[in-house]
Amino acid sequence: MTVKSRRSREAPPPAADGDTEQRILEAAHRVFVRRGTAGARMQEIAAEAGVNHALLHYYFRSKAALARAVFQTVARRLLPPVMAALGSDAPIEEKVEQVIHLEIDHLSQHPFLPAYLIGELHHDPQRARELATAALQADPAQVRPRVMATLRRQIAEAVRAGTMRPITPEQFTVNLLSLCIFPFAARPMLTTMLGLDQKAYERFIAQRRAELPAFFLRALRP
Amino acid sequence: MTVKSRRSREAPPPAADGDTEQRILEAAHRVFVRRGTAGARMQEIAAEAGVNHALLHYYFRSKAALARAVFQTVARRLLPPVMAALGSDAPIEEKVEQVIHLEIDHLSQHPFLPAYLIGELHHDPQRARELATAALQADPAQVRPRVMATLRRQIAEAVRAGTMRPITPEQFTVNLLSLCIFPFAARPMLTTMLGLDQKAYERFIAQRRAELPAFFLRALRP
DNA sequence: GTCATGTTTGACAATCCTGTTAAACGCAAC
DNA sequence: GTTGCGTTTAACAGGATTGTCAAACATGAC
Repeated sequence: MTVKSRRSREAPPPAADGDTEQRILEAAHRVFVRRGTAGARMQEIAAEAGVNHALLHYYFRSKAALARAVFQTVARRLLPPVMAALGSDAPIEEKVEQVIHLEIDHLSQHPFLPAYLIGELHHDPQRARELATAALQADPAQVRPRVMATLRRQIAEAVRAGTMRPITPEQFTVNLLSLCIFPFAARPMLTTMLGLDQKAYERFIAQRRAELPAFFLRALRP
Repeated sequence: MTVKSRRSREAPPPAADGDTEQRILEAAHRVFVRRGTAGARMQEIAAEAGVNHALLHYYFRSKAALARAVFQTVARRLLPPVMAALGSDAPIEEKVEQVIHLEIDHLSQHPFLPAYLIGELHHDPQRARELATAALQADPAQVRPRVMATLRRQIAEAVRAGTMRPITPEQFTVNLLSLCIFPFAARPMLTTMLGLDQKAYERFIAQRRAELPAFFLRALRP
């Protein structure tokens, strides 16, 4: 267990020999997402980063601080793109398709983040505050009203044009995100209940990506 | 800290002075759902049940065994009603409304179970097996095909009658459950992002309960 | 009353986990 | 080369956590 053997006995460092701090953060990301904050062990993170576990405390003060850093990374990766897409000025029919494709493509690359986020927020709802302030680059109370106002205006115009039924922007948003996110968050449940292996699950998601926009737009029709 | 003081210093036992084993199970239910299996502490469960923590090991062998018992209780409470409703012989238009109302009413009484389930299954996907065998009273491989076959037949008939677009029973089911369950699982996220206090959240859910059936049925129309 | 049996408890053992520290290491500046 | 400084490590301290056990306790049978 000499110093030299350290690198060789560990799995290949994820990001080559990049910054130790960055390697630790990436290892922490994997372990916290996999086990949850409560179930994660500093020792496991250290092993996965290929460093002594004292280093975790050298770069990050404590487990709680490291967990917070990971949580904010996840929040920043997950929320801003959707908020931007939802609040854009694209016509609402196009926006629906854009959000669905963006979200499903994004989650296909990070399939475990929704379940991680839901679990963390459930066990420690106070983190929702971090979520909001960190994820939206500004105040939560500034971004949200603008997005909702844009949606409300677009919906009202479509209703006046007779192409859409009235719906609050909140219900619109939650309906859209439910259909996109839930199949990832509940993946283990779905694969078991529907008897899907990994390949079948991926086909299932691909089918949703194709069908959801039309499905959703039909539901909005008058 | 005499024996006699035990009862008086604890919070009022939840189920009066029922079976100790039952009181432990109910306390464990609350603590495991609140903190997750990894975050729960046997001591906290014992305190909440008003008993010495050695009793938890007397009635249940270990923390893992107690966690399994709670998990199966939750699974049994959550899944069978939905499966029954989904697989019933009611006309599919009525079924949609029945499932939505059943699910939202049920989850309104147990709002934290979806996030608990999602978190547990995410961190330990092997539990999905327990979920299936425990929740559906029989094999998972027996109930599922029957429910899906019923739905497939009903959808095919509606398609033939020209009242519905084709959709696989799997997508049908996941769409329906996503819209019902996600708002509960992601409650802390939604309340923060949409700026809802508890009252507003309850109104939001009530509105969904009223609007979702028509929303969903419109999406199915040809 | 006392005996037997199933409960309950306090105390303890063993391990696990987080966080600290002093020393070793490596390397750049001089 | 040696000095200084940021990095890394091994070892340890302190406390939390799960699990065990022998003894005390209650309660009904006799």
